[in-house]
Amino acid sequence: MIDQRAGIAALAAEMAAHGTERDAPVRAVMGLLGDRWTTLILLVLGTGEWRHADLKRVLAQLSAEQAISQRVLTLKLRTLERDGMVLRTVTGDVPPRVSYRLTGLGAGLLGEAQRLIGWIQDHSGAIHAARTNFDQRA
Amino acid sequence: MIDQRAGIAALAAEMAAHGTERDAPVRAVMGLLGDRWTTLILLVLGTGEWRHADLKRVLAQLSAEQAISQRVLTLKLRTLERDGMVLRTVTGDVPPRVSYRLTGLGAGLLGEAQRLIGWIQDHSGAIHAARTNFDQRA
DNA sequence: CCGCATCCTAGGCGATACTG
DNA sequence: CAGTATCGCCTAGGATGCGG
Repeated sequence: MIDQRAGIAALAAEMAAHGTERDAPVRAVMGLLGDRWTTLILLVLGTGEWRHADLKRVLAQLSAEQAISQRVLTLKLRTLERDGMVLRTVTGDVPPRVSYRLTGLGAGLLGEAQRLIGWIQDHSGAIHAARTNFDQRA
Repeated sequence: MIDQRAGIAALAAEMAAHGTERDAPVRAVMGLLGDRWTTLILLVLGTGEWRHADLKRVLAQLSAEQAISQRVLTLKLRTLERDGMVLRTVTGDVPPRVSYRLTGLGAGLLGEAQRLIGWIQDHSGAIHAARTNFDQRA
């Protein structure tokens, strides 16, 4: 190393919670925000209660790249439900009627995501400039 | 939908920057924080300037799961450099001597990551409880 | 309408061997 | 020491079809 090894011990504690094994949700939750759909789902659910098919539709129209598949939407919602971010309510058998909404915890996570999105947007000019500069040198 | 479609228009603008194509770094940067190594790299680089091999060593010892491969470390650093988060300095030819440190932008991103980590840790009890509850019902 | 099972593909990541 | 190239695995995620 060059000058550090000073703050490394301090990092160790922070890192202990960064693992993914068990009781260590940090990496798992960061992975949620980083994946293809979850942040988008949180943003939509932030507007109210949504049924599965409507959610699928609005996600498609918002992402504009490509629609989420039904399978993945179910998977993402399941994960969010398991982590206590989303509440799933069934009010019909055949045809099923299932709706999803954020829990308090989920609303908190949405707030964090929005804060992060805000920071990135505030610095998107600098990021874009760095990329342009880097790509020109290469 | 159930009651919404109210906030959807407002979401559209937020979403426009959420894409990944070009000039839309939101998804890309969220992906950075969500991936296997980048946040850890940012945390270590937050302590000072590091050479490639030392960085690899300390990451291995901090993650405790498995070491990062040299290839992936290079890839991650390259991406961070391209996005303006990390500065790469070469001071030797053979053997090469390359060191990495955060830029101001990178320090800012690290701050955001730490804020997010803090939130997750503050709520890890609730998350863990939700998981336990969910897994028992299943 | 919602979820599940199946199949398939693209990409992230690890391992190894090689150059300057 | 740092980087590249090649390989192979494994997971995220898309497409389709079925059943309640």
